Amino acid sequence: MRTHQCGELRSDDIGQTVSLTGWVGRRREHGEHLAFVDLRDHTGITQCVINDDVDVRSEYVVRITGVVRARPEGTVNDSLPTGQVEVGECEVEILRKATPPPFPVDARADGVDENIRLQHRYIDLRRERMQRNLRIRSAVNAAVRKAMERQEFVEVETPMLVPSTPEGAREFLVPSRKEHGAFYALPQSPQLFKQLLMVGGVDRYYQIARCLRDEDLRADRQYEFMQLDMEMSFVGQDDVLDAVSEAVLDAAEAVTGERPGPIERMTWLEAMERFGVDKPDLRFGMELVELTDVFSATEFKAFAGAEAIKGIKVDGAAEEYGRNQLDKLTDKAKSAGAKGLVWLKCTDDGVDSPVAKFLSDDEVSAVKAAMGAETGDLILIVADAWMTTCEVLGTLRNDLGRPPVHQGPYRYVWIIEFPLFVGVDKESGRPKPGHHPFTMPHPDDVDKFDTDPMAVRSIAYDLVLNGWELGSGSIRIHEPELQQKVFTALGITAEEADRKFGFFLNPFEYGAPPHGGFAFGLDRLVAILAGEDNIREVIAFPKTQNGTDPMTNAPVEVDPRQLADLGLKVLPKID
RNA sequence: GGUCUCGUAGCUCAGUUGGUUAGAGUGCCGGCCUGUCACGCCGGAGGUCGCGGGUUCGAGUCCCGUCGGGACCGCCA
Repeated sequence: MRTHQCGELRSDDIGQTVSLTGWVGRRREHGEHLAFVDLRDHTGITQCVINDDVDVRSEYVVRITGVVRARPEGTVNDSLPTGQVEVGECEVEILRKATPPPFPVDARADGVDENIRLQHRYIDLRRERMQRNLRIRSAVNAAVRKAMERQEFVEVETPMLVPSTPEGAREFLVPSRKEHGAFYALPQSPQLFKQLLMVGGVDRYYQIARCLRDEDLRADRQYEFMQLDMEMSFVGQDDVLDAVSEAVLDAAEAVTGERPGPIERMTWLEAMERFGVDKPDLRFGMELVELTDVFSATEFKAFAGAEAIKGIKVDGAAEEYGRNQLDKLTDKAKSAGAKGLVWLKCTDDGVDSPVAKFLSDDEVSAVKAAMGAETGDLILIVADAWMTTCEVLGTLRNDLGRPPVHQGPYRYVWIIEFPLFVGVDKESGRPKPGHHPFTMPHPDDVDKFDTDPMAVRSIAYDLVLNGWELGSGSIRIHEPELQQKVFTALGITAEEADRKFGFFLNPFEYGAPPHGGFAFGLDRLVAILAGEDNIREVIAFPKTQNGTDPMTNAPVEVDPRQLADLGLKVLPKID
């Protein structure tokens, strides 16, 4: 139907008779016998000059045949790639009339209520931004797939109808028609199957896998999302990190044209100490500064005896933060778990602070020296349990200094050596697994299982980009003795382990190779590479924060006969 | 489950201390226009002020509830 696309024609094409297809954008009429029509497709816009009295309107789908010619002197449009030329002597074929769109099909729609864009997503997708995002996504998928194939990974598809598993995210359930009361679950990840593929001798598995989790939605979370899921046999941590790095760096290069340098590594402990989070945003400073020793002999009760005292410095912010804002910061710190927040405004001869009178001159000057503070800087200090101190300041640091996620430069970092156990389950009093219960403990820490379990590190790792967690993985336990040790530390009896995880672990008896893997979220990577701070912008048909689709109206009630078939009865909502 | 925030014309918004017939831009429809490109000029249509209740002589405006969108906390092994 067409000889060229709408973004293609250049001066070199002058004289050619061409056919273009697309949607009618803006039109500028000058009486009955001259009209300019901007014809648009996913490649761009070409101006067509129409001399007949043809009724073409916004978003009509048309085929225009005409002759490419140079624009008359003084009418060249430098803001269009095709602006040197136009198509004249046009014959217009209307392929489909259209009603006017509810919002403009151009950059002005960026400001339109997202709900309305989603209601008419098929129109929204015609826009340059959306077309670009879809194509970036496709390029990332292609690059990732190519990188995995090159590294001899085998793409294996795993089932979408799987058994419900006891741990982890809330699952979507699918009722069985054959056995009323029995349900499939939709996979929150292919975790179970990919490890069994290793037992099955596949050696290196990957899949661009759809994962489903029935948890509340966010800017970076949808019910359904895509992961590059992979697993490899007979490897250690470095092999996994290298293989994933290849895929991620290839994807970044495919989109930006520039290959990022090798991805740096940081231990979980260092990330917490310096940035107060396990997904540090390395694009800005404001690092946490250790102050515990400075106050080792302090008279100030709020500091005395605290496990950890740390501070962050906000450059030159002393003036701009009034009492009101400082109170808000304090509230923020408290809601993040701190007992309080101490602020110091640096002056020429000391500090201005409600607690200044409790601090000795030596302490004040030691703090300023440790923080590298100058007059006009604002210092925020938290004294609490080590984890709390780190986390609270990490939250404040992100609140005060973090740029939008897509703002360059890209800072990839591997966070390694996560703790094997994190915190304590409120109900059972048992330690909770940091990653999952099949994660390999760090070999140097195995003797700490009995003495100090919370200090045991694991061979688990996260990939972080600009403060967003892209994904995580681990080397898995493949020996039953070690697995038993972990279960014991988690307070899981042999009987309970068999009941909960038997279907998963029993196959290991038939010969599980040492193996490990990783999974990272493609939506998040694509969003950041596309310069978006919301993954809905890189998903063709996303859901709202409430999990609904304004276009299809899903979820919807179903016919009672369907429910009867499935042996289901809907109960009234309880408030 | 919680905190915050938004909801007025197709779209983006303004709307005074609670006071006459709720406005603008843009889009849409009609007319004029032979070199525009955010074309221009003239005219017109277009409103359940999200919904329900309350206070009041009088509510877009104040109060309560509710629905919908968004950000975040909880949650996401």
